[in-house]
Amino acid sequence: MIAKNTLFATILRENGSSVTASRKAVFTALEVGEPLGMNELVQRCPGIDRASVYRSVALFEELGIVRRLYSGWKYKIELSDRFGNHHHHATCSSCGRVVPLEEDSELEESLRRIAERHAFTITGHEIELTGICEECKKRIA
Amino acid sequence: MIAKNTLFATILRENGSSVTASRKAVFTALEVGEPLGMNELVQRCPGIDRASVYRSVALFEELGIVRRLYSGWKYKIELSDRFGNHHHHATCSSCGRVVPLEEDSELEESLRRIAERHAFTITGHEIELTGICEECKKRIA
DNA sequence: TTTTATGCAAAGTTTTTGCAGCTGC
DNA sequence: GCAGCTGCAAAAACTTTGCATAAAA
Repeated sequence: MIAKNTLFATILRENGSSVTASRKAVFTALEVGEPLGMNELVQRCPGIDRASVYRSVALFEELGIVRRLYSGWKYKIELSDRFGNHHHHATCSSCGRVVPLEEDSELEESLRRIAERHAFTITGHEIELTGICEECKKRIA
Repeated sequence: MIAKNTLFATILRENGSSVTASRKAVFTALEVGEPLGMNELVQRCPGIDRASVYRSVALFEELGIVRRLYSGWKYKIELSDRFGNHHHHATCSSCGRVVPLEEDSELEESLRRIAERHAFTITGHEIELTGICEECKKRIA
């Protein structure tokens, strides 16, 4: 917890950015761990202007503090890998449940290899599986 | 080429939807293969109203004819797997360019294995890499 | 003919911007 | 104190909607 705050501050400072009240508010709101849509995020930053939340998220994204998670039409924001959120998701198309998937070195290796073939330098990746979860399979059967 | 058009028409008819001039225009614009943003797409459908393009895309998405690719705050549209090769993407965070990646059996195998561990039945998957493309790397350096 | 889709125009959302004043360092 | 941020308010960008007309089946 203290470690995360410290890392957050360090990343900002390294970039020459200030650790301000509104940035802390946005970061704190995201610390609960649950991905949030922009409206939810704004709501959870009381007293902070919409525009500042947008500006913070844009900056955080550029600095790799957060990442965007797309599900369906909308996106949500969550803290990035560096804050302990490295995982992928499997979304159940039947009940909408999101199953977090653990990291997998073999998979990451495949990705690195593919990117290399295209002379592409990876800075992040996202994997989303769609399917039917265990519970729904049982329920349906 | 004829096959794609036929498939397109079949999907629409099976859903009870008409094969109209504007839908054909949108489909044709996407047939070039390159993912397009909504503005580009509208521009490539001369004489077709913005609203109709939006309506077509919404329908196509529902019917699995197209899919949305997100990058940053924006998204692009491309024809789905059924109309081309199954592939993933690498998006350059510097210039926004989208590099299509070929299928990779080793990677797909890793995904299958991970899903199995969670008793999750995969019906689809999406992989998006973020990074810096070859051109931008040169340009920046 | 009768159902479905389109264009147009207007409204609803979401995101960005300019700028004067406030803050972190 | 100064550069960098913020709030505010307004604009721009993006998306959806209602309805009369036109096109498909």
